[in-house]
Amino acid sequence: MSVTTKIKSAAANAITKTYGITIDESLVAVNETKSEFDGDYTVVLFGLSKQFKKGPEEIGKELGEKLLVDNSDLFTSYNVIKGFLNLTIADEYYLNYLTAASSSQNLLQFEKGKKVMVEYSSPNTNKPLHLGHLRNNFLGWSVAQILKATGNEVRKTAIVNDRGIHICKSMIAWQKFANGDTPESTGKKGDHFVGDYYVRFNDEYKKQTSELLAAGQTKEDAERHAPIMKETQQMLVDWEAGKPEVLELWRTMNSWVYAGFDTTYKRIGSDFDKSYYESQTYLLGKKIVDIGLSKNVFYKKDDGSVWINLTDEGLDEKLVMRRDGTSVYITQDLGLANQKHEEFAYDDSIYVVGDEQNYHMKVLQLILKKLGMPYANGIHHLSYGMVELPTGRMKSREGTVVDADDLVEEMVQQAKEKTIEKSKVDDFTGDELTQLYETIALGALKFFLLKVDPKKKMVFNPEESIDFHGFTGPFIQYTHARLKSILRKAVEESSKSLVQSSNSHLEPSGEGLKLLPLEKELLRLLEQFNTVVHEAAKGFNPSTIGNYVYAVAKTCNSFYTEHKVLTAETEEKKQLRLQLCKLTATTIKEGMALLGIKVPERM
RNA sequence: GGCCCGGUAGUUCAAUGGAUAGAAUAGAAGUUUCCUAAACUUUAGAUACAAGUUCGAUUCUUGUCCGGGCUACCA
Repeated sequence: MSVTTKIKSAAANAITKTYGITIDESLVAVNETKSEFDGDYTVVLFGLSKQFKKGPEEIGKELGEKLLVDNSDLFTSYNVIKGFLNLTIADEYYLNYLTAASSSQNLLQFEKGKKVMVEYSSPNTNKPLHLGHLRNNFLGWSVAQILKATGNEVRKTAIVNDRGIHICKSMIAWQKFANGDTPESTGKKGDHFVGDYYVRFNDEYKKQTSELLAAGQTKEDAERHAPIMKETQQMLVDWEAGKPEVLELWRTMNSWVYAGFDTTYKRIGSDFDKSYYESQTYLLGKKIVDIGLSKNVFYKKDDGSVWINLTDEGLDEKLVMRRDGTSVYITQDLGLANQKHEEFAYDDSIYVVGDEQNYHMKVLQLILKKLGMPYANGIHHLSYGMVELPTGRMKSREGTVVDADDLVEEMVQQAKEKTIEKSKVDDFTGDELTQLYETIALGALKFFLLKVDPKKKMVFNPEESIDFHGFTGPFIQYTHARLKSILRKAVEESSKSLVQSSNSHLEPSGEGLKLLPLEKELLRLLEQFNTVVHEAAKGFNPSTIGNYVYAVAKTCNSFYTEHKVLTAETEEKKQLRLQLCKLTATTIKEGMALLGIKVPERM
């Protein structure tokens, strides 16, 4: 049980005993005490003051006394300033946590949770992944990891958008312009190779429409009559009809793309338990349409198209099936939601999808509810904001899209330069170095994207590379490496020394040990790990953990700058600090792992 | 037009309705004899505007201004 929980429950208890009033623990407001005041945690009394018709200071004194008497193991002193009851937590409490956490297998405590599906990534097979996909992937992977770590059974899925007119565009362009080139023949990564033909299509299309415009056609006509567009539309028809040579080309080109995606996913540490392909799921919606019609949730118009009326819910009428019987985007998603539930029977299904689709996701859930689907309430849209450039949104038309592979490569180069300049790893082998560069590069990139609240849009400036200083992944990695360095040296020393005290797993006695402010501050933070992770899980928000781990690293840096570890004042202090270093390193490592970030032993 | 989201130091990000709004970076000044200066210490700098609710508002409500998104028989 965390300190804050204990304080809340103790305070609720004290209130009952002192005033004879029962109050729900969750209503007790507990904050961390601001650093300029004495104390560790603060109970805010204004709310109580009103209820009890007593001055907050008086209540503070009475409660403070009571808490101290009843919980002498937890509190050592209190003070009241205005309406704030500041409580000082006993050193022993934290020392106990240090001992318990150090010897426990798992820092996190949890009960058996739910079955959760997390969907993320959703790439199109006509172009390579970009920075937006990275935010999506990192978020999805991290949320899945956090949910696992808090006791849930998690299945990670991707939906691959592998069919439709946009896919045909790159296929047509390849047929016309490639002269039989392949990724193998050109040495190009498959997804980039195909993406180039998508761009090539657009160039040609633009050329053709402007020719038609010049010939006197209206813009609309020109766009419709451009020969390459007509061919593409025909190809889509052929694809749907199952024309063998079209399917063959489609399979071939998609396989190139998948090979490229695999490389990228592997490099960035993203993976899935199952991928769904739209080419296989786009017909699933039909079943839903039938259900909807039979339940009178959907209705058919004269032309045969099928609709749902959501105006009572403040939304529009929404088409769910075209008059030609083909399904639209929302219908496919309805079908897929159903299919996923049949396969996994999830309690919760989390969609990591950009916030431009807020409306779509709202409609999706609403329709499922109206259809009476029992899983509808478990659907949760983890809506995240765009990654923008300082000039605004990335636009493929203007060529400002930041490519994922390029960015990762750039980060690796930068990590390499920095490492050569700074590091103490001259004895690393080539492989170890390569590994280290990847670790640092991805640490910087992932942390950069995950430290921000998902729902907020964020800015990436390609002119300034992602930093390795300050509130960054490498800063935290560096702290970990230094801690490990201290711990290595400690082991070295103790093995050299003849005295070799048997306390290789450090046991601070607790008796007579007085924690210094920075030691206590660090421990206070470490003790919050559990609470923070559960908070992150509840809010599907990895940034909570990012902020926390940074605070730990920062405090730790001050701590070991200020206090000597290996040459501490006494042997007892030394053991305490070593154990503190060890637990800090573990907490950092586990916290970062929840973000998908590795921490090196040395850097 | 309608609906949704946002506006915090020069810049990028924090802050369950609580105390003097935190960090990072850029700026100024310092620190290398436990471990590794990718660090530490000090310093200066911000809640778009106006009302309202409250003991107390960056946070809740309303209005104004400014940005962004959605509003397809595209996905």
